Amino acid sequence: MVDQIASLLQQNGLEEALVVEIIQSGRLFKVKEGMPLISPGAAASEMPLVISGTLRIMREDEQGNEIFLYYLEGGEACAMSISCCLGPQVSQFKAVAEADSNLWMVPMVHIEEWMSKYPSFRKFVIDSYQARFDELMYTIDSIAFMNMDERLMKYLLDKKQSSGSFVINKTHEQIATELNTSRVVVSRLLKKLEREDRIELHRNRIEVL
DNA sequence: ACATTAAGTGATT
DNA sequence: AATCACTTAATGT
Repeated sequence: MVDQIASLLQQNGLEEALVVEIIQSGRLFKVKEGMPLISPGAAASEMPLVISGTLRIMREDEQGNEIFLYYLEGGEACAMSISCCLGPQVSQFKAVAEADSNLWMVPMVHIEEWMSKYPSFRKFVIDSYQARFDELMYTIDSIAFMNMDERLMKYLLDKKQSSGSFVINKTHEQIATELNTSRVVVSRLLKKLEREDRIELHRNRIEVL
């Protein structure tokens, strides 16, 4: 496990000394599929690094409406959580494990020190921020400019990509919640996609062709 | 066999 | 695209 983290961090261009520090100061945190990691309003004292699995990051309002923002996958850090430790802010996001995942939790207290001590860490954080930002822009585009059927297809393809599987085990209801629409609409559009032979529908299961 | 939950569909706004 | 009202299908007890 430690080897896995080390090689993952090195792939991201972090120098040896920093890799050692990250491994020494962090702890392993396993999350099961569907398990919530953080909700809006909660303060985080650790920065999660995704070793394996996938986290779904989204926005949620008081009524429980939510919109998907982006996925965090193996090797990626939640750079957004860094802004929490630099200011007195609490999380504006909700994170849920999309699949069983292994996370490496690093205490925020080290962040500032590392930022000045290791150029590679600063680069890592900025790059990670940039990547998240790009994904966010893409998601905003899809909400603003794409029709619901295109959004659905993007959703299905994203899922397929992040899980590495053609099979998506979700109900229409769950998908509707994630896209912030109604189940009926999702069912109709999925049916249309099925007629176009792009997917196959089953109970609690969708196959992307 | 019955109840529950998921999915499909026409009509209306 | 959302909502209602209803039907049909799948699954659990």
